Amino acid sequence: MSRVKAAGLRMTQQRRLLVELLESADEHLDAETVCRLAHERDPRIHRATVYRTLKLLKQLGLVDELDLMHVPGDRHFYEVRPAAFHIHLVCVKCGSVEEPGGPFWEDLKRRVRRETGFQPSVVRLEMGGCCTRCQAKARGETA
Amino acid sequence: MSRVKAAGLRMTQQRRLLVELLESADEHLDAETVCRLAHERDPRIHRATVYRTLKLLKQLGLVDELDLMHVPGDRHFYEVRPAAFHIHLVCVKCGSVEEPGGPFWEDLKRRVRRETGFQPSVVRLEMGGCCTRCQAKARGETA
DNA sequence: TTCCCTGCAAAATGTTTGCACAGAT
DNA sequence: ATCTGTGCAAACATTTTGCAGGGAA
Repeated sequence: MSRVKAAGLRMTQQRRLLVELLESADEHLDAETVCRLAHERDPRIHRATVYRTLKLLKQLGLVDELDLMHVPGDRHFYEVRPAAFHIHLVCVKCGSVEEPGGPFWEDLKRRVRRETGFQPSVVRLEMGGCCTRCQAKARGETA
Repeated sequence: MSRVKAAGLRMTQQRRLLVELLESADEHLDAETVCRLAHERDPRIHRATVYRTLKLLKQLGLVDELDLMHVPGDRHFYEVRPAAFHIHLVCVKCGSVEEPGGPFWEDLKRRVRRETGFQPSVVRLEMGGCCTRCQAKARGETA
């Protein structure tokens, strides 16, 4: 938010609305959904502005662009970046997306740096597979 | 290759050519590049066939569809799946893509399963960052 | 007042589909 | 001979761009 101004850019009503919208979202939104939600608050906001803003926020490193392994389709999804490290567990059966946390992942990043010499700024671990709920269902339990 | 037939599908010249092309590629190809390379071998192959075949191979689990963190653009890239575990280190500066290997990654998969209960079939770890070469350049060394 | 940002519409890009014919089984 | 897969062109979905006017600094 303030980082937009910090980059020497203008904080317009449209940008404010879009940032708030992304920040308050509790799921991953694709561009089209952002358009729709933005329209509900202010019908004057144009699709082009949404795309321009998402691109801008991405370049500033404020949001991350995801494909969630293409499980939900070919759209791209956006999420405000709480840290430069995302783990997404995408269930190929029910389409659910989990984001686990823990020290394990920080350790992973550290080890990657050490083992490969690669200096990661954004780390994204996406796994397609079967979530615990669907595993239970598959075993015949009443999920 | 034989899995195409195993799925009750026909092995046509076009499909054979495309599978061979993907298998012999030493880099990640996007659909447009696949079209171009296919055309060099047989100008009759149509763009639509390429897309249809790529989709088919993806559904059969023979190729994986990647976005490489959108660093090279918004196209999708395809790679024959050697194992259900991909690591891509995408350099945001030069666009290079590394695929490191080693026991570290098998261990990671095992630990993920243990810690989260998630049953991964496809694991994709994509990291945006700075490769060793570009780090050297940034330090002023003559890369 | 300046100049960045927006709305608009049209273009560019990437992918899919309906149809008639060709080719794998 | 049958019926899936192909070539073709047009449609479709998604994202980008040129331009004139509006609003943030």
